[in-house]
Amino acid sequence: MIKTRFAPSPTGLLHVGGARTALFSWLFSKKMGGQFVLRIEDTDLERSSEASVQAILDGMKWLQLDHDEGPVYQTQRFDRYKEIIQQLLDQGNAYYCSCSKEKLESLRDQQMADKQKPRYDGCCRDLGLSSDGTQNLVVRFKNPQQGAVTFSDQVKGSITVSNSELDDLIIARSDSTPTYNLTVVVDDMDMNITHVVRGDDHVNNTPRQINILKALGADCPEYAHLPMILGDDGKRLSKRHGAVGVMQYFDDGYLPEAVLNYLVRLGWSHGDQEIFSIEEMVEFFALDGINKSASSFNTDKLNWINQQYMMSLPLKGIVDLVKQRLKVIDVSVANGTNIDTIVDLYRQRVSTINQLAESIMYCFKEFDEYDAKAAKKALRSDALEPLKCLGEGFETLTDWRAETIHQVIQAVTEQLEVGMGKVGQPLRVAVTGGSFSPPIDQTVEVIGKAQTLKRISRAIDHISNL
RNA sequence: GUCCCCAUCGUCUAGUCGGCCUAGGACACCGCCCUUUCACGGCGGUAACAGGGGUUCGAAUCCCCUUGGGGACGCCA
Repeated sequence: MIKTRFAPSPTGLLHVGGARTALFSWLFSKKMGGQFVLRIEDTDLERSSEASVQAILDGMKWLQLDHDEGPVYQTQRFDRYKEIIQQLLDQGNAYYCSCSKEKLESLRDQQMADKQKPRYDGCCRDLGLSSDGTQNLVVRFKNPQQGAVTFSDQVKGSITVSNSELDDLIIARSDSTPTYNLTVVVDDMDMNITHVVRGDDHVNNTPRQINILKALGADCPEYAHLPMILGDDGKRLSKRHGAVGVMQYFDDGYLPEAVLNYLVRLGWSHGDQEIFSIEEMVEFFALDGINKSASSFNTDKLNWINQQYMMSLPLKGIVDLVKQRLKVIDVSVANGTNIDTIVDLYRQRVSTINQLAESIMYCFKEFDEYDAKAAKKALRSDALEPLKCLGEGFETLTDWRAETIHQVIQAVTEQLEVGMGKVGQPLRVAVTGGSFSPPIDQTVEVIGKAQTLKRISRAIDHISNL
């Protein structure tokens, strides 16, 4: 039985890198018909927070990355870790160390100055120190000094690290709490994790973890280290681009389907296919299709994908989200306008829910002023006559449909012997406040007769006052 | 600095174990078409195998070096 896990530390938001890791891990478990575990690595009591746990849970939920097991909190497993640490001590695979932080720091500085790789010098390794629990000693893992560790990474291939590069890492702090490299190993072992899918900032930890696993007599899981996601500028992710929490994308009007689709194509591909339903992702996903190199986040493409989903997802869901957004920006939709129709008319013209909400605001409340450029171009004295004729034509129109509205517009162009642009565009600006909109007859239909007439006379006033 | 990893258009990538690649697709950009506007859609265009050595009849694909980038080096995870 295949089993993967996503194991974030709750020290911040769930950013795109973490979300992509979670997605790949989740996809692999689904693909293999296995299980997916959510594990919260909160052993750093100082930095972990309840708010971060919630942010991670919220993000996972929004993206619909559901877990079969967990969330498991490492802080609730301290007894188990202590047991393992004691076992390692008893077996002679670990030892107490009394070196002070200051001493270690100066050792590091010295090694750096000597152009050496900083590492613990093994000072206490063979001292046979014991502890009665009151001296606040740390426990270090006794790493093998000979040989090398080789593992076959599912995405990077074979990786070998010499044991001489590895030092004796601390597995229990002086307050006796366990550290990361120990807890991951114990958890992955206890939970029977078969595939560890995580960011490649962990490749260097892997040989250490394998050594601990071996000391414990446990089987090693398969490892799949995902390349990093860089920002728009090719640099490390920062607040400016993807380092914000995934929920920021919800706030900005992106659809979870689109975010997932964008993320899955970052570092992975299936031929030339760009759009994947969740089912397709699961069907086609494979670890060996993952790229080895880092990729940059690109908002333009995310926007395009989001627009694709805006157009193709069932209308009802889009409408609900737009309503939500309208509420957030304090626009009431209770004026009789058919919101389904207007949303449908606009969904192919914008790339986010927020843009859509803003684009259709004019249907629900009077716009403050005309778009300056649009008004300057379309609401000039030569538009006066067409608008007046349009007003008269609409006034007597009882059958208010796009088709009949179109006939009125058509009639005006013929009567005044002008092109469609001379009539339609002034009407568009008069009614929407701007120069872009869906076909004018349909737009006018949705806005309704009363509003249309009101706005035409407003435009006439505007021109008269120039 | 030491160790590990990586390297195809501006970006995401295709390139199944060397030949079908005069390097394909997508985003973005630029044209044209559709169109009363804006979009959508369609058609076309600009644009890449980091550099240098090998191996081979033949290399984007294999090997080496250089350069560039990233990561790790915590009583963080």
